[in-house]
Amino acid sequence: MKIDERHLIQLAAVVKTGGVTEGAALLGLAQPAVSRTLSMLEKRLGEPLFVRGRRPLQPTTFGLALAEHGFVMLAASRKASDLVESFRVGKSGVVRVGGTPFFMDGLIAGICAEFQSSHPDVRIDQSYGYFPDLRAALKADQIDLAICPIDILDEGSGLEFQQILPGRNVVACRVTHPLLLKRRPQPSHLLEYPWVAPPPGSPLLADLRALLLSFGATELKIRYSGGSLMAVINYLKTADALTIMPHSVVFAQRKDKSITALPITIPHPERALAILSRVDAHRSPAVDQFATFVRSGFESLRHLIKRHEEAVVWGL
Amino acid sequence: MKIDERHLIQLAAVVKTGGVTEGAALLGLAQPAVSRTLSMLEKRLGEPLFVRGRRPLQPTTFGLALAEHGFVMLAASRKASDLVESFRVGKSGVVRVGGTPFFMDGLIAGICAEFQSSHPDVRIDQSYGYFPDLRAALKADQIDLAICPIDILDEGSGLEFQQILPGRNVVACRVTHPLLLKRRPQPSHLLEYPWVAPPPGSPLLADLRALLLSFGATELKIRYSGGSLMAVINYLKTADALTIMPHSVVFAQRKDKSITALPITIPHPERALAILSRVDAHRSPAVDQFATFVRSGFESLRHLIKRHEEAVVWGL
DNA sequence: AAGATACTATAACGGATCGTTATGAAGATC
DNA sequence: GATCTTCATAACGATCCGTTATAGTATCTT
Repeated sequence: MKIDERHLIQLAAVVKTGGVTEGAALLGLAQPAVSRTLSMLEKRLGEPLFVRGRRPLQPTTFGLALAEHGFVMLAASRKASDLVESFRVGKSGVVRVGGTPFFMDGLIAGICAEFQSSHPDVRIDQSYGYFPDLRAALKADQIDLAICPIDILDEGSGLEFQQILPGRNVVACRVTHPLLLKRRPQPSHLLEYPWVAPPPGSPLLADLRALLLSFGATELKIRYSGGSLMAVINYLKTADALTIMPHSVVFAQRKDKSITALPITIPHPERALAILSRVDAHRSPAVDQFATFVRSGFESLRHLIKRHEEAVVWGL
Repeated sequence: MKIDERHLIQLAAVVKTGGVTEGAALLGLAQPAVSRTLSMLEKRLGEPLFVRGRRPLQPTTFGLALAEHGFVMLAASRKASDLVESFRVGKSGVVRVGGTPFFMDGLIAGICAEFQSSHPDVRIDQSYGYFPDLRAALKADQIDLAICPIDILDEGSGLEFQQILPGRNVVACRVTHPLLLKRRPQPSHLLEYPWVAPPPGSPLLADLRALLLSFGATELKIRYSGGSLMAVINYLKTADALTIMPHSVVFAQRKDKSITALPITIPHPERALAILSRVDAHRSPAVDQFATFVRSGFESLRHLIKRHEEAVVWGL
């Protein structure tokens, strides 16, 4: 015989609290409701669930056995409610975020860790990609957010762009690089050193091409390419090579004192780091929370960079 | 946010089966019912539970997490249904049975074991007592059944008597007792041996008094009293003492070949072994099953005794 | 690629039941 | 034994639940 799960829960509540009134209160119901439920159950089952006229109400062996199952349900119901609640406020769920490798490795991974210190039950599924892939992934609903540099003229119909950092590049090298000793390194000096290329497909690679050609290079002297951010940094730490990187990525590495930016201004691309999302997509609270967290993280990073530049005279 | 447990179960069923139609079938519902439930849930939660347009239906991370709790409820619900079902057919529950010590020890305990070989989930709470106590216990709803010898004139208003065996007593002794060698032992011979008294308060004790006095004894030569059935049997096995016992109890011990009945007829009391129960009480199916089992057990015992008496000429 | 098929979503409806307030009955406590 | 708390019953309104009928959509087949 099937028993309404709600009735089992009411039974459990009454058994737990030892009274119809208290049990009803526990469930936020009026007393007659659960009283009727119990009467109905006893009539239906043809078996008393409580010994009559005892206070506190004492369950029958049978009633207790049934209530045990009710306890399970009550607990499961509570857990489900908690889950929903934590989900609604963005405290649980999944965030699928894709981004360009350097930003992800250099900045976002750390931000994810910070985010999860306040949202431990939010899982973050990260993936790599460049703008075309990310745009496709967004539209296919494979990721919730994309964090990548976008060109002004990038086509992004149906996508929402939230700019979070200007797309400024710098030339990076190790802190012991000889060029850092010069007062005012000239662009032509740059061509004297080997270069490390950003990953193929990245906007940075195009930037590097344009940069070197503008400096008068007839061909690219690429010594190393294809490495991740960590590979590039480790390469740079061991050789006097140069590479091009987003300023923010280099800035984030300042604590390590292994690489830094050359005090030379290079043409900045018409590009900005942005958070992309589908404009028509449903965004779970967790995704919203994460996006705002990333935005505020970059906001403070921008201020940090500003103050840093004011403090140390840039190029000294 | 509280979620209707029924909805969680429906969600679980759909996740489990991978389809709305199959999930509805699993619960014995029509498809539109659970379809509406899902739509309503998604609207209420503001969060998709399934990825749209995929077959088999694939739950969202969130939907799956919620469904997990639904699984728990589904399982608990099934278990509760099974419990009710087994209870309804008397396959589970509790039987509280009280009875006189000798019958309980000598006959009922074994019958209980037999009963439970077919009803393993029925718990039997046994207690001892004589008629007045048992009647009180029945009326106070402390026991469901009483098994005891009752006098014809016992007052039992509100109680139902089901006679299961005539109340015939025999004189018991060990199988090596010298009186068994006599062709026709006379009542007077009985007085030459020490007697073991049944427990105080038992009808047997009154029977013993009456018997001995009718045999011309001026006083009772009681050597041992107060022991349980096992104590009495062990005493008898070690001495040529005599005692009075219900025939059925002695009969049940025949396998042990340690005690037997003297081939002497003694006046049988106006008494019968009966199953007592409150006439107005609710009896659970398990109690009913047990009562009928006991009745049928004694029924076959009665036939057994009859055939046994026809086979071995009684008194040889 | 287009029809066929199967599954899901929506609409409309009848009815069960759930929860409420009001009130009476029964224990428990002093 | 009187009072107070608690449980049971009655009446009622409304939610919502499950049903049938039907339209829309995705998958499969040839």
